[in-house]
Amino acid sequence: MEMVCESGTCRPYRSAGDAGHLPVHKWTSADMSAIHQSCLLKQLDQQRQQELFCDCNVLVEGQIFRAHRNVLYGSSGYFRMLLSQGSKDTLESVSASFDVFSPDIFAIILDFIYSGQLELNSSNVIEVMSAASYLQMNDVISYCKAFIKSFLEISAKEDDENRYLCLSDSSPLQDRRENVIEQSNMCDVSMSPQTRLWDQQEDEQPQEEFSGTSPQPSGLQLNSPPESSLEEEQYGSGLPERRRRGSRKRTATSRLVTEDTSLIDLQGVVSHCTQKADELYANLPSIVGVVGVFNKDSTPSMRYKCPFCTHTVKRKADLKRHLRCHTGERPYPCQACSKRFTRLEHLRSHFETIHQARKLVCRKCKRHVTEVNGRVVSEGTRKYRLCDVCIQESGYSELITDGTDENEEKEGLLLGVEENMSDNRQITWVMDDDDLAEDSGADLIIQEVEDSDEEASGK
DNA sequence: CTGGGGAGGGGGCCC
DNA sequence: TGGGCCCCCTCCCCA
Repeated sequence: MEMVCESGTCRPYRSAGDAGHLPVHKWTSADMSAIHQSCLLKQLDQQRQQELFCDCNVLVEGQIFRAHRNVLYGSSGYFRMLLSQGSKDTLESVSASFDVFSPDIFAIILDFIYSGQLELNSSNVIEVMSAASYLQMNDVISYCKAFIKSFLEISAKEDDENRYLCLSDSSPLQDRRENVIEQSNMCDVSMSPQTRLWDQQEDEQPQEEFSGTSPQPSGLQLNSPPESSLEEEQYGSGLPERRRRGSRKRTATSRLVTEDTSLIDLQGVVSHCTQKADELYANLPSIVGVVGVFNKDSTPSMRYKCPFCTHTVKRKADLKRHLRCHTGERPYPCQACSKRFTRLEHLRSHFETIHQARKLVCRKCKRHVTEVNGRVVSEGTRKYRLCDVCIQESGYSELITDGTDENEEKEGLLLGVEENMSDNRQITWVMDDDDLAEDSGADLIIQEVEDSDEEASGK
């Protein structure tokens, strides 16, 4: 007996009792359920395209989309709220209008609602996620995030940080980097409402059951995100942003200093991450703002919403700065200790505190000192001040630095290199020779290096 | 175990 | 728009 979907769009399959020549497969109720859902969705999509039984008009920047209110209700928290607050009369047509995303983006969302196929690529993922956030479609948000994460490979930073930075000889680092490039080249994602069901089936049943002519529902072609990342990415997870940072990053930093072999490869990954972040910045949609805040004079205040979290900022530049905490981008490395920072001011503060001993405070007795009675003590790349009394008491005299160690005498202490991907130049921060002398007045000098050839030698 | 200080990270906002 | 400053928060270390 051959069973054929009535819509004619599904692949034929055979029942368990069919004694035909094709391999016999056992069909479970879950299989049937998935097939039925798939067929039903296709039917609804056909009805939408033929504008049959459409009872909802969605106006997006002047363009009208016809849809079924029950489908929208079941797919979007926004429509759920809208339709439940609206008329209970099922005969009355319902309209909704949007100006916060483009018709193209809503078409992608609507196609997903009716087909389970999400047409994501690197240039639309931010806008799709922003729209999905507006429409409260958490599944779409999650998979957009998964797409972005695979694009940036920031999961490597968050999930595998410890293992990753502790790599010694037989590390899978190379594999990891290849995986980063492979995943970031992936541009199209399809996902299905049955994805979770399918995953569950795979867990519960042997793979052989779905081989051969099995009518597999269109599953997720992108690797499903790690459970931990999905868990972490849930909106309103209750875990504060600051809480989620913290010890792991700090630990990674300390290891960064000690694991030189890992450091080189890490820089490659970070460089790749920076490049991908730049691509995302370049593709930031023109409309990412939400009007939800009002000034004192009751005029609406436009703010930019982060597509990764609920944070909003007034300026696009602030959003770009904020996005670094999601992308893991750290474009400001300290060449003295290889620690990387998200902002130049943090790098400067770190350098002055750790490597220059700019603070006029005795580290031991905490008393304020002057340039005269406070001497700079050097321990490795770290410098701090001690008063004359503490120096005599502690016997630190052999550690006192005259501010002219080897690195500084040569060609200035290189503070960091940032690759400028847009114009293929490097921006290099160097410390002048005199800069390490206390309060010389000179500060960070910014040099622009034309070619990236310097980079290899620098690293 | 607890409190204080150092260091780092992020937001708001001014220039 | 970027740089920079100020402020606050969190984490870690140490006494």
